[in-house]
Amino acid sequence: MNRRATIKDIAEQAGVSAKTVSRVMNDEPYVRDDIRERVKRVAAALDYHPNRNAQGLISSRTFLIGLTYERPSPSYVVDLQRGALERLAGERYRLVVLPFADAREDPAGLVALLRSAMVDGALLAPPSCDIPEVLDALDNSGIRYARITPGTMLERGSCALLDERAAGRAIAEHLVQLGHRRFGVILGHPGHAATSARLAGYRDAFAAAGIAPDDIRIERGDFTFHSGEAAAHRLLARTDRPTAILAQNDDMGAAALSVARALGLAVPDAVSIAGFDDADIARLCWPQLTTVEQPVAAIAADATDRLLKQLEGGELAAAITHPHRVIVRGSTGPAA
Amino acid sequence: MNRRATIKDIAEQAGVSAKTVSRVMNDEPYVRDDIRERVKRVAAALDYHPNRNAQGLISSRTFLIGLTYERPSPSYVVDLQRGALERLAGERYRLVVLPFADAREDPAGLVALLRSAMVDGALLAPPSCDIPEVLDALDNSGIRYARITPGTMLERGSCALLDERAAGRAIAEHLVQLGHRRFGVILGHPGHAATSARLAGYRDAFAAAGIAPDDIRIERGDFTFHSGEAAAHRLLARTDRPTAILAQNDDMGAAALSVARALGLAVPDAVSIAGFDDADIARLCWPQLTTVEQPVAAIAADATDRLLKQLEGGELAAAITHPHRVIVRGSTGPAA
DNA sequence: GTGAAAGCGCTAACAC
DNA sequence: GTGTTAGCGCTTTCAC
Repeated sequence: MNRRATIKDIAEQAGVSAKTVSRVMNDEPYVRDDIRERVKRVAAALDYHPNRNAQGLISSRTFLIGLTYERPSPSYVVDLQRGALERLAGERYRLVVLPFADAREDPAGLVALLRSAMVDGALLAPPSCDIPEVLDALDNSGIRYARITPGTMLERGSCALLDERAAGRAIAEHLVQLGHRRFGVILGHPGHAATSARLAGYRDAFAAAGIAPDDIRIERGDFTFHSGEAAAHRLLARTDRPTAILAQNDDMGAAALSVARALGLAVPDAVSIAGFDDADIARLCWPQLTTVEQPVAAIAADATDRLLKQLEGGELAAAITHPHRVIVRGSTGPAA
Repeated sequence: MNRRATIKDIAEQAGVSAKTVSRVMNDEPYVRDDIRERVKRVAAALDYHPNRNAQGLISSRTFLIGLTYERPSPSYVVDLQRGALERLAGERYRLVVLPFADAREDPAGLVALLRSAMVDGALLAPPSCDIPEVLDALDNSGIRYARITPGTMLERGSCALLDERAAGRAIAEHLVQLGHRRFGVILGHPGHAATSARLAGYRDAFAAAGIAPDDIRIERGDFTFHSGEAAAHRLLARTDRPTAILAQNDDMGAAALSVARALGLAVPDAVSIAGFDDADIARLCWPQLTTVEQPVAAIAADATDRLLKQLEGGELAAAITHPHRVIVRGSTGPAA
């Protein structure tokens, strides 16, 4: 096992000074092209990788970015990571994963986790991106952060946004246009800002269509399949059951699908069901789930980009609202 | 936000040398108790935290562990991460995620990624854990590693094992016992050792039951839902179609389920379908999928434990073979 | 027991 | 354009 090459090794072999090697490695100007080439060749031959401890010691940085989230669905987590890693490719920052059980209950614990992980910056997914104590502590500790689809305090930090309310309105309008007038809603986890925003969007669509509040049954869920099953049971086991169900994510939508099947209700003939997120499961269940696509990986990449800009000393860029898209599949159809 | 205190600050305030502070911080002997106390008090007052970059620069360690894998299903990735993080809780090591596109095609690229990330150790999931060039390069570079369910070269490195062949045999035996005699097999990605091991297990069961090779149709897949759909079509669209299908993971099993439904074949009355892995989707599809459970998180935790032991200078422990378990659900039934 | 000096690998500041 | 010097925060070596 041979020790890693250092700039000194390269300098010797290339017949230049260490500083020149450093210049080449950091793409700084003021190096002759032929020397630049030679140094690069030697570095490649020696399989040189810069020592981030040494770089960090000078700049007092760790080149570590932490991604925090609370056990949401696997495909959401993987999309988040994929987007962040895409943006990080070729950068010297590495992604540390830091799932956390319940940031709302223990905001200090989350910040302590980030501090002990010694990250330069954090990517905050919902719901921790909406917890003021977390943002306050981060501001104080000098850990930069970018917020992924926050629902509140949009002026704080740098945010990659989604118009959850408009997305909720869009999917509800799809069902209204199919002639539905009696709705069931399965809410997401109450701690997530998206839960109330999506509901507000549904209500926008209902109000515009003149649908009475009495014709809207709202059941609580928490984004899990299991909670969706229970909620769907409460909605579908009644005689005046809704003709359409709006579930706030696809896991719960798929759960509603399976409850309908168990109750002998044909989908979409007897009841239409729509989800949210366009997770893998939306395409894997049957009938496939009508849903709203959120470009999660692109959003994570955008947030990562914002974080990098801050870490490199740039200004906070104005937030971007990423587009959503209703995807109509087999689980929704005309009202009976 | 004022800069972090260093041992020099503490040394000055405590009226000792930097080295003495260092001794106290590392619980080294040869420091008078009263000085030790004084230094500790000053350190606490200054909210001192050692600079990991400086420590790492000397010890050439980073306290970073890299987890490598190739875009398998999200639930597998999340289980891997969960297991690794469970073992890492309370340790000073952090988990860096390093997905890699195709380690078999570019083994050097994977090792370069690990080196540039400066991890102390790597957790290698399939298929990279079975690529000799990767292991060779890691051995040379001084990056420790633990292998997650390898299928070959089991004597190399430290391994968390699974008996894929026995698991394959077990699920196939379940179908044989239900009276099935004509089988379809949907293989996983050809680059994964599990693909051939599971197939060998199926064949063990078939041979023991005296089933002729002509009654076994084998189709290639690559672990994706899409590949499973295509393979299931080829199996089920023929007149002498199998009465049972063995898919090498649950995504492809779910795909076979949806193809059967599209073709008007009742499951399990017309055709039985079994998956592999017990991923989330096995419980979310309908009928729920009979499958083989692999304790992925526990395996990842075991591999992490092995890696930590190596990093702390311990010996390689003997490999453990983790148990599998056939889970019978609604997708398999007696042969017609 | 304790401290001074050297150096880990790299880069900022400055000289040439 | 290029090299020299100094130093980031810490630990190792060795003198006292």
